[in-house]
Amino acid sequence: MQQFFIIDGNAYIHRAYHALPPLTTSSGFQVNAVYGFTKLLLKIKDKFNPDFIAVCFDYPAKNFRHELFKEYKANRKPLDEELKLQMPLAREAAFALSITNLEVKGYEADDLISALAQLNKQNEIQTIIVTGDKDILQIVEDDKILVWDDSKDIMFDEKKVEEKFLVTPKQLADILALKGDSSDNVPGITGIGNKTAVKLIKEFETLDKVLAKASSIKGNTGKLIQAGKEQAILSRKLVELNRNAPVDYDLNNFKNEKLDIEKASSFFKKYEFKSLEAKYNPNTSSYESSIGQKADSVKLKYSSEIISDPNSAREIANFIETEKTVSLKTVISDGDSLKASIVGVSLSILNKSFYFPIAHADITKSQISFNEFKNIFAPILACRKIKKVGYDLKQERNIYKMVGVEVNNLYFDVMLADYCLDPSKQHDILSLSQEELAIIAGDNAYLGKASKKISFADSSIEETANYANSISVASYALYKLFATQIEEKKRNKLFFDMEMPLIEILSEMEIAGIKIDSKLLHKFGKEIAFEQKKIEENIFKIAGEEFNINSPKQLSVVLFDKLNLPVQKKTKIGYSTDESVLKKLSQNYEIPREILNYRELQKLKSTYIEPIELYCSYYGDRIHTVYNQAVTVTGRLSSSEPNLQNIPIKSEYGKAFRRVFIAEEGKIFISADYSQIDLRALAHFSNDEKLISAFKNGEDIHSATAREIFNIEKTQELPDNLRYAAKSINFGIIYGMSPFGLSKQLGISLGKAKEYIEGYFQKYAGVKLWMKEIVERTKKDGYVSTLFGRVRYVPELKSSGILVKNAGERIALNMPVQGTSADIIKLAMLSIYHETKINNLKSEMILQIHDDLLFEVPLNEKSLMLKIIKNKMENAVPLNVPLSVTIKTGYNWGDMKLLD
DNA sequence: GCGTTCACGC
DNA sequence: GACGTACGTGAACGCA
Repeated sequence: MQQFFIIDGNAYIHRAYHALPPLTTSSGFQVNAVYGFTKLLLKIKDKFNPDFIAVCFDYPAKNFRHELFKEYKANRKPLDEELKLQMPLAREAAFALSITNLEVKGYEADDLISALAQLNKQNEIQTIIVTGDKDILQIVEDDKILVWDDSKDIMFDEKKVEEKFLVTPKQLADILALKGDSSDNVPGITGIGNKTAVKLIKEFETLDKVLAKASSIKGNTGKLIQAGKEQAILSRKLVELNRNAPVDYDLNNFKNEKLDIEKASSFFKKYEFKSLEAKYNPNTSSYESSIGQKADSVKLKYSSEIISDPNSAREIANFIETEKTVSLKTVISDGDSLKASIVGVSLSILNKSFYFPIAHADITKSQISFNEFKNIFAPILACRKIKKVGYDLKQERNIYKMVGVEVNNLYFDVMLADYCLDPSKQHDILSLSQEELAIIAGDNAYLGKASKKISFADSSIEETANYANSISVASYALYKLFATQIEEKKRNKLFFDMEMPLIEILSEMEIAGIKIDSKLLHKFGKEIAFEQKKIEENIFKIAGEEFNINSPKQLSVVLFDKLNLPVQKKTKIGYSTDESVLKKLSQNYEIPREILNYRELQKLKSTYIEPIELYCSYYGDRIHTVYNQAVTVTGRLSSSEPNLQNIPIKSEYGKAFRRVFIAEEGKIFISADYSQIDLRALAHFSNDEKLISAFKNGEDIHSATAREIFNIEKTQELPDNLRYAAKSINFGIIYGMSPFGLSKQLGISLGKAKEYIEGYFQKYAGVKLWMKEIVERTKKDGYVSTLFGRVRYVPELKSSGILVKNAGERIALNMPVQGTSADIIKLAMLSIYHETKINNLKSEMILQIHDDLLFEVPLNEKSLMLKIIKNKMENAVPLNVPLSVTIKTGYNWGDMKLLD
């Protein structure tokens, strides 16, 4: 059947206007609505390529409905000037794309659409109406008339309408007549809302029957109906679409023409739609198109004010309350959000930004006191009905939490949104604003050249205002932009249900911190220094000279030039002295052994002991890390300042060092470690029979793998070295290791390594198949995703360079495994946090180390927390294999004991 | 300031 | 002949 697409021009241009930030051409003319509208028209042509297409507009004057009821649509606010100016452009857009538009005096777009749809039906042409407006759904008829909501990507047929509204399309007008429609000022029957209306229509089928039987309807509802009869009849006439509207139905006019490039191009150029020009005009040079790719036309236009007067501040607070959304950027005196004081605050609503100077050193200019600011804005920050938008909202939450101000409804963090859209990108606000809005936000250049040395408190109010306002206003605009992209690319769940709620948890973890036994740390430091001194002396003695052991360059001179040890491998500029080299040499010489010992202590001292002592002198005995939520490409968190995700554990010294991390008096640590979560994810994806059964039977996975590869019966004993080899292979599989890598790792021949890997794939054929498939699919799609729809693009697979391509293959393999594990633990964190909250527990989650969570728990909550943690982690998500968690407890992080 | 090398974690 | 295991943070060196 032929298809006829009809677009409700008014409805769509309205939506585009509100959905997109106020983008402008270089001359400052706002074009966001017409830009969104143009993109929709092109999308319909590209995606559906219908036989016929038309755009309908409301006739911009009173119509027959106003004659029926002069209050019709009387509650509508006058159009924003910026939107009004774009209305004619919508018609221009349709013309430029060779699409006929219709408007008829005295009728609204809905009437015209209805009339066209009836005519199509007579001609056996299928109608698809494009609108976000619900009123039109009353004319839906299966196979003949459908409604497509582009933003939600739903195609409404009769069933979909019933699912959503519980009545048939034909009954929708009756529902509206009963309950009224506040957006069009249709009165309906006072006192009857959606619930009652649906109930009545379900029972009596039509409005006429409801009205006829009004006297028999019991209770208050019956009285209301009798009293509102007239209103209901009037309302019914208002909401009924006029299918007899006089439209000029000449199908030739509506034929979906191919794009007239010249006509379209001159329109794109006129309004600076560079990306559309680049996409649709093949004659555009590649230079132009590469520019146009990001900064589409258009530059964000905004106002920036400095506010120190409390009365103006109150007006702004009222403005925020009506808008229900505010973007914030708080300027602090120090890089650390937990120790800083607030210097000033920028708030933005749409494209208006306001900076409140609070604690600038410059006393010649008027400022607003923190207390005044707090009195006016704390209720807004705390209000759960007002959406908070911004860049790095975790930092905002930390800042306010430290000064006792609650921030609720953290709704949209543009950093995290960008991260969900494409984790491989840079997510700093400067790049985002330049790429997406063609403005510069958050550039420290505003604050003078020596900006990094000058505290914000000492910077001028004007410069700081420019800086902060640019960030908050850009965040608001990016929110508008990314909200539609998140929806379009179906990252809603990832963004709204995982990353956004995680902000609060990470903020709490950062604020909680972890206690250090600083006396013990100091003592440990002394011991290490003493040990290291002894080793250093011995090294100098053997070398016959003193040199800087920490310098690989000097060390290589001593080892390979002076002492003539055999060179093992080279770096870009000289001879390598890394661990594998020194280990090899240790077999025959003493000095490399000593250097390895020296390095271990040096690492411990310089990377761990000394910095943590420094953090203690800054924070006191509880130190606080920063969790970065938008850094890794796979969805993992990272930790910094200090990094508490790479504290040593494997060596004896490492374990000893962990003892300085202690639980508070009266509390205990619980650690909960997902066992083999990556391999379980692999088992889930590959559905490999053997892998799945090993996990289902609770076997030690490396032993099981060893027995498979090396054919060792359950009754026989398994040599340790074979289990170790299997463990290496298991890890290698996840990371895409080559035979060469495995041979190095295990110190075996290349041939032997190949044999092992072949052996593995023979036994685990499901894994082999999955690996092949995931690489192929990633190449075809251009991206690979986790179980929860976290996506990573892998352009490497399209590269002609073999090395780049190999790297792409490893990414395609590793991302779903590592990324899904990251998703799982994030889900577990959310549900444990939720559980501790609803039970009002004092227990705190304090560390996350990828597959490991550390809690600090009051002794009286221990047994409850043990249950909650294990239960929530193991049931975070159903996979084809069980998830298993190992729980340990202890009073310091070094001596954690298995629970018996 | 920046690239290189090394080493810690998962 | 080069290359060779995913993802991170951070210290130290040495050149500019």
